[in-house]
Amino acid sequence: MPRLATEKKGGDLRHTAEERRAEVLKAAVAEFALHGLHGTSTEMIAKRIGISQPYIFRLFPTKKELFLAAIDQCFDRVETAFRNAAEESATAPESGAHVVASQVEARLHAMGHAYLRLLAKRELLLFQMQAYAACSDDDVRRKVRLRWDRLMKVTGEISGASPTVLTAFFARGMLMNVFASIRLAPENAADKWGHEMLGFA
Amino acid sequence: MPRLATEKKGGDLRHTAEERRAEVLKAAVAEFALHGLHGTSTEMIAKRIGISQPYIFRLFPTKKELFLAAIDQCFDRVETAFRNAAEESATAPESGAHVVASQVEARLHAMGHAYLRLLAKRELLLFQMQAYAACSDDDVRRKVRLRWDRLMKVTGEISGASPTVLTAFFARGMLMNVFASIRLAPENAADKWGHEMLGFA
DNA sequence: GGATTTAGTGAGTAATCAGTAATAAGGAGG
DNA sequence: CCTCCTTATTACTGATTACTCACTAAATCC
Repeated sequence: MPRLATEKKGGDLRHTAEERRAEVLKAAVAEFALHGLHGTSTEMIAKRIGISQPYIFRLFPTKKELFLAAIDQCFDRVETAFRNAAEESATAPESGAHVVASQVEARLHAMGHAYLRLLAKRELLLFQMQAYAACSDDDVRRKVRLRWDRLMKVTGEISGASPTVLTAFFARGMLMNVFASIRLAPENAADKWGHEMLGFA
Repeated sequence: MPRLATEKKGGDLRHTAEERRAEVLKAAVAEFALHGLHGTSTEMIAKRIGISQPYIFRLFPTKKELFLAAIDQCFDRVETAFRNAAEESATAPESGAHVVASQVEARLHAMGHAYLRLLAKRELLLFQMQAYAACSDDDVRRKVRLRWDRLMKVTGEISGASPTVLTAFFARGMLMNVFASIRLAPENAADKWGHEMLGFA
């Protein structure tokens, strides 16, 4: 009978189901980000973390459920980044000699740069695009809409920005998503985030 | 002179290969828009126009080539709409002696509304998202980047808008794409297109 | 009217897919 | 040692996939 690699005592540890779940989720985000819901096979995800493909179905009931969980994780990360940025911006007054016109600007500015930092790893951003693309599926669309509404609401609350400014903020973010997808240099839109976008507020 | 078939049954007409190609391309855009490159089977496309699935491969060498052709068609339509809008805006002069700035505004305004009209049929827009999502494929990414660069260049030329305004213009467009994907009411961003977006130009 | 080209199909293939069933094996506690 | 639960695998399946091949029928040419 096939003997397992018991010789590898070093890296052949057993994990708890929760640990594995997290591992699978992380791998799923990475693979889905590249190839989308339909372009990613469960085997690709399994291979990425070195487990057997059927074991995924013990941790997640279906591939779609895994995708939905990945959506939640993705939005969670953005939300957390925004909250942290807003907090940091509150504790660290800008080095500006001029009087801060409004804390709103500072917070949005910090959040914009936080988003940029998140996007440095393109994975999160690419997954976002895949989530939007998969929205012809009703379950996916419901989930994405829910999280998008929540993100806009939360961002508005913690930044205090007006709907107009907020819309421009997210619009810029979406453009950056597209630019990153096609690997267009972000200089075209990114590094002027604060100035151009808030210049008309 | 082409003789009619003695047994004319229903719509059993033969088309030229070029006609069929156009038909397939149109059906492909519609199906790809909904389910993406990997989520769309060639059978779905074939069924939509009532031809056999293998015949698609006589008209297009591979599914991916068909997808690439669809990308070209999609960008062509946007480009044409922008050009027409700019021309219409030019033929409706406010007055002979007016400042250039207002002409830029009028053109961009017209182009924004032209984009809105294009987007009324969600298909084109959804396909755009699918194209971005499929950009982990190098051939797809190359094609999308090429067409995107060209669209920005052309739009800049025919509108005369500054890079800053142009960036905001496209950013708004991308946000609308996302909103349409998740079926968020466009009131949040669309109907104020001209006012908010050009208000700071 | 016969020959040639062109439009189009039905049948099939090898590969891959998501998901299931049975079972092995690690580890904790007795 | 043995028992029991959880972690994990191998082996498998029915469905679907992109794409091919052999072939028929319609239009065009001479």
